[in-house]
Amino acid sequence: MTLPQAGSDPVTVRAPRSIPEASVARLAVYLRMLGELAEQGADTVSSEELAAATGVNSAKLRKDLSYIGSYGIRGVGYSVSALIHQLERALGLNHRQAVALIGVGNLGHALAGYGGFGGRGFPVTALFDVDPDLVGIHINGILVDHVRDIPTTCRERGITIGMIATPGPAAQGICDALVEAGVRCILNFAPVVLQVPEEVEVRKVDLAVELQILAFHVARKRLVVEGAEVDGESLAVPDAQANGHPVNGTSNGGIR
Amino acid sequence: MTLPQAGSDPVTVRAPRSIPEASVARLAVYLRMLGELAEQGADTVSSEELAAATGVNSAKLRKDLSYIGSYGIRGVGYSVSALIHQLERALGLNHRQAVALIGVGNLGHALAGYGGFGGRGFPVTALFDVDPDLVGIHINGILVDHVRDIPTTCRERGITIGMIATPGPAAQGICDALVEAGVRCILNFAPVVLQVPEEVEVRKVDLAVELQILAFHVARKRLVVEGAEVDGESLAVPDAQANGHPVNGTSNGGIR
DNA sequence: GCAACTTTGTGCGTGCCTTCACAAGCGGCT
DNA sequence: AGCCGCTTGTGAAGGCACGCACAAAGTTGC
Repeated sequence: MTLPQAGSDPVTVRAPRSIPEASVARLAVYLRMLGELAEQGADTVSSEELAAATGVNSAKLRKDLSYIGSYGIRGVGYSVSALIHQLERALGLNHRQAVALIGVGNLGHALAGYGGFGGRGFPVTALFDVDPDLVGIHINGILVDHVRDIPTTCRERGITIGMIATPGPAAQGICDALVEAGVRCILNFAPVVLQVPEEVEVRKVDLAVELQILAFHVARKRLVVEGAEVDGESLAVPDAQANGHPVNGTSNGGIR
Repeated sequence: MTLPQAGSDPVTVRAPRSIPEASVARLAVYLRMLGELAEQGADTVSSEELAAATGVNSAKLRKDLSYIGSYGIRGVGYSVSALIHQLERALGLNHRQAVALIGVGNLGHALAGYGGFGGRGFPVTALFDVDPDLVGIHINGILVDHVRDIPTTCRERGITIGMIATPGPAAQGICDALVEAGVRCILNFAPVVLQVPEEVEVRKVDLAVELQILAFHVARKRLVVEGAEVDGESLAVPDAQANGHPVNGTSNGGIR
């Protein structure tokens, strides 16, 4: 029942007990908040409290948690420490994930120096660039290697996640190198759609697109305020509640 | 038909012709790709081509475009320049949107120096911080002001969008100041859920959460490879196609 | 030990988003 | 001028996600 039916399907074994992608994203949020609660000395937390703190519906939160098992106590709530443990296990955080960062330009440099990754179990253990002025320097104690060393270095250090912060045109080549190095998960900041084999997971972060979405809402609000369309056509969005940002979709690049 | 029924509803006029949030995000992606195509001298583009280039289903692309009007030519495709114009209009990019950035630390500094914003119609025209060592310096030719000046400066410069790149605990206060300054759209990099009035739009970008989602997929792939669960429970995701990242949801902070 | 209260876990209805499939429309070719 | 092929735009269906509301289960008080 919970076992993958090994070999039942010659092609990619579809694993059971699936967790919706949307829930996975929220589980990570719950985990962060639980960490804060633990620091504050909280022992247990109810779904209602945790939901309020993370800005979601409490029923949705309970359903999300139910995907990873039944670790709540009826009438009481959830044990903070136990829930943290289960979430870390479910999210695969019980193994440290070494991260490689490619592209130490403007954004890349900031990402390399940003302590939030290592602090949350994602130590950046390899840096790469092509710029001769950058290759050889140290950032946060980590040597910047040349991108040609990606395959060997990544394998040596057991890198599981790659972050691409290069200019758009370079991204696909870097991506290919990472895939060759055995990296199966990539966080892409470059403004391109990466072509990858089926087994590789890509997430895209595009800051320019985020701003454009906001700009759309600015325009919409302006329309509502003025009470009429500005130059011919009107635009709107159905609801757009205060905090929920329904979909990211396949967002496109934003780092130049 | 296309006109907002002005005043039909005393409370917040629900505008017609609504565009799904998911589509808005993709429209921004199409726009970027169209810009590249225009540079390459493309005159027209079919939905199939544009869909392939942006990694979406062509029917979905056509439906997305249909929300902003019928600007395609059957049997031919879309005029690249005309479509760019219409998308810019629909996304509210015909007015320049001035952006304020609060928090010039690690990430904020990179964002301030990142040219991709101004280049795409979002000039960062105001910087703020609390750190006396930072207030007064110039980044990319822009003076860093003290956060206490947010209300006045933002109103003076007609800021419509705020980006919060402060540590988590400071974010809510900054957010309140921005709202007071009349800013109605906020891009939040801080790891907190911002409380805002109903009319304010908040989008959240959380890099740590992005990595955790990837870590989940790493763990899932490991399970599939090993063909059995590692420590008791198995985890999986229904499909997770190569490029589509369905939902962002209310993601939580990642900048410390 | 029983009753009342609290909180979890989930079945179900609703609505949005995605995808298929096709009619309508436009240009090019003869 | 008429036909053919190509592409758009959209109706309809399916799937997913959200949120309500409630039963199950555990705790507290008497």
